[in-house]
Amino acid sequence: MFQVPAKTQYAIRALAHLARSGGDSAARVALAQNISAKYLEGILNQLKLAGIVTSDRGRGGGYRLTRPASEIPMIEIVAAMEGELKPVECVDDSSVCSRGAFCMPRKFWQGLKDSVESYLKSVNLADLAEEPLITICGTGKNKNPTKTEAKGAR
Amino acid sequence: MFQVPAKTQYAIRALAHLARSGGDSAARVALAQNISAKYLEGILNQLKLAGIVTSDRGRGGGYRLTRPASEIPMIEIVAAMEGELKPVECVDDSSVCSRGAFCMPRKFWQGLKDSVESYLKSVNLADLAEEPLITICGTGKNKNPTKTEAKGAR
DNA sequence: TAAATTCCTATGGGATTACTAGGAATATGG
DNA sequence: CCATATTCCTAGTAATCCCATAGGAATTTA
Repeated sequence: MFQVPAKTQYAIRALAHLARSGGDSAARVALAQNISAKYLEGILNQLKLAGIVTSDRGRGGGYRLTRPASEIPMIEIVAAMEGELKPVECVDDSSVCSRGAFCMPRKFWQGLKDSVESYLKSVNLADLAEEPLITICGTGKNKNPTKTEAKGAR
Repeated sequence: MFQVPAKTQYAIRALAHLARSGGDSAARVALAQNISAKYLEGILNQLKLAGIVTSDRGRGGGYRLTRPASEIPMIEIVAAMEGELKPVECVDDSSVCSRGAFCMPRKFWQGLKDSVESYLKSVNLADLAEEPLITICGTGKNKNPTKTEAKGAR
């Protein structure tokens, strides 16, 4: 339960990799982190739209963080991939149903949300990307990712 | 993100209803809580297998809690519907990948799990079913549930 | 100018979700 | 004793989401 989508896990591993490498191409990140290269392209693009990474096109280009990793709270990453934190429809909006502010289930879910939110705000990308890691582990859904060759080095 | 399945929301509302009514048939719970009657049958059955409710078949039968609501932590209900709390595969099992105990992402997800778990253990069904509620609110996915007639009273 | 790269759109298979349908088994009240 | 209320069981299904894959256009540089 409360399974985190592979997409979000990939995003986090990719960003941790970028934090450590200082910037890299999608293909090389994918190779290093064992993620489908084409799929990762879309993820990085989404992270760019969210203002977490920036990119350079063309030969020698790639992605890099817009800020130091220590200034990127995990909640921002998760929100970029999955949108607002909302376990049930009526969280943060007591007008959804007639019980409104007095609804106990709503308070319960609100408490869950607050709990998760506070944790995700308390951790940042630098905490995750710190030594002595080289390869960032984690399992997604893909067992046999496309072996796109990542040629050349920067 | 972290959307809670309608099924789990239904289960909680149904149990809160049972806590307040002292026991009722699936059809009447469904009517009172605006949940599809047939769908709710399956949910209550699942809760029975988990030892949270018990049932009497036949005329005059229905479902009731096996224990006082105050002795049913919310985590037990959620676990009954969705299984173990496991945001990622490697949580609680560092042997899943080679990084094992030193994997930072794993520690991160472990922290998230602990945070959610601790909250769900801190709230029980009685907290949720308390006054002054009559109808328990909450929205699921069904907009037009089957209007199964719940005839008769106990 | 060829190669490396991001960027864009479309498609598809598999799994899950939220039911719906039908009826068998069982107990009770009248 | 039997009609009725109830749980219990199994199967199907439409819609949605997830995790990619595929192909190529646009862009930049060595």
